[in-house]
Amino acid sequence: MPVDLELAPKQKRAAGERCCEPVVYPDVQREQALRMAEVAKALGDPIRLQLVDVLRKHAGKVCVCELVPLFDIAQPTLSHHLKKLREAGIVDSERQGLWAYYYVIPDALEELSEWLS
Amino acid sequence: MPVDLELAPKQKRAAGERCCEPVVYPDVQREQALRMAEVAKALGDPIRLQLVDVLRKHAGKVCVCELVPLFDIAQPTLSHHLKKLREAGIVDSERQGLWAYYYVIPDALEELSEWLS
DNA sequence: GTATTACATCGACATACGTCAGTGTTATTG
DNA sequence: CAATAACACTGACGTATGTCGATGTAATAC
Repeated sequence: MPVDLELAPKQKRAAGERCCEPVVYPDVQREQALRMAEVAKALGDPIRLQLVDVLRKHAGKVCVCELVPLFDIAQPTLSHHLKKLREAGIVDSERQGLWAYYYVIPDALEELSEWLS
Repeated sequence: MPVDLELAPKQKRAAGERCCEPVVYPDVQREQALRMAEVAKALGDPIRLQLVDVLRKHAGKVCVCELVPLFDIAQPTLSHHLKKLREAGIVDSERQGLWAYYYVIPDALEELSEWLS
C-alpha cells in the first residue's frame, strides 16, 4: 500500500535556491488514506478500541446490555461510541426486541491492518 | 491481545430482572488500550497517515522540505502534524543544519498492527 | 554585519469531540 | 391499559483539533 510517489533527492542547496523541487501529488492514494484514517480515528479512543476488542473476541453478536457494565461511562456515552463505530463502518447492529446486538463487520479493519503490517 | 474478560451469557429476562449481571473490568488491558488508541488517534488524520506512509516507504530519513510540497497545507500545519506524530511516539526527527529529517521509529506501529491482524 | 532559508512556535478561529443528565422510543410484563 | 426495561437521541458543557497568518529561531550565503 505505498504511495506512488517519488521524492526529490536531497542535495546541497546552491545560493538562493530552494532545497527541493515540488513533487506531484497522486490522488490515487488520497481516497485510501481518507478511508483508513477514518477507521483509525474511530479506533483512536480507548473505550472504542476496547469495544472493538470485545466484539472481535466474541465473534458473535453482543448485546449492548453486556457492554455497559464493562466501562465506567454512562449508557448514552456508550451509545455514542457505538454510533461512531457504526459511522466508521467498523461495526453494525441488529435489533431483537428490547436488545440491540452489535458485531464487527468482517474485513472492516483489513485495509488498515494490511497497510500497518 | 484479547481482553481478559468474560461476558455474562445472554438469557431471557424474567419479570423485573436486569438482562445481565455486572462484569468485573480488568485493568490489565486498559493501559494497552490507551497506548494503541493514542497511536490510532495519531493515524486518524489523512495527512498524518500519508506522512507515515511516505516515511515508512523511504525507510531512511526524509527532509521536511521534501514533505511540504506533497500536501496542500501550509508549512506550520505540516509542522503541527509532525509534532503530533512525534508525541504519539510514531516518528522522531534529527536536525542537520537548516534541515530537519524525520523517520518512523522502528516497531512504533507493531502493537497496534498485531492487535489488528 | 545583513539577507535568506528551513523549520518551529504562537495566537486565533471554527469545528469536532467526549461526557453527562434528561428525554424519547419501542418492546415486553403484568 | 400502565409500568418497566433497553437503547437512542437531544442539548449542554468544557476541551481538543485542524487550519492559518504572523512571528521566532537557528543556520547558511553574501
